[in-house]
Amino acid sequence: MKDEARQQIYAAIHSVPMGRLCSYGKIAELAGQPGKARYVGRLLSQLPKDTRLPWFRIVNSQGKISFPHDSNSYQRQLSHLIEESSAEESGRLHWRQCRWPE
DNA sequence: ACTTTGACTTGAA
DNA sequence: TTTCAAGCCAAAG
Repeated sequence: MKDEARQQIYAAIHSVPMGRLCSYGKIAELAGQPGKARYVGRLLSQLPKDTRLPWFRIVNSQGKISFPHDSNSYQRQLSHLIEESSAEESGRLHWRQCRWPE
């Protein structure tokens, strides 16, 4: 049961198109686990370094990266998004234009 | 076994 | 606009 929920979450993340963004809460919802945004975040924090999952397309409900601005993780995610044109050079995310679904 | 801690969200103040 | 409390719940201490 718990494994199934996890798989659903992974599937939901895989479904986020390149160049678009989605929130933790929305992923949880798409995975059939409404209200479990934190669970999504926990799973992402446990992903292996070589994962194929587009974890960098997941941001918080405010369209911001959920990492301290001074952390490596923040920079790592931002550069991934910039490569996909999901962000501006200023580091500001195009949440409105990239949010997904619609 | 109990408390704290998060890659979170939402609504009310 | 920012702040707060409550809901969430597995993992870490």
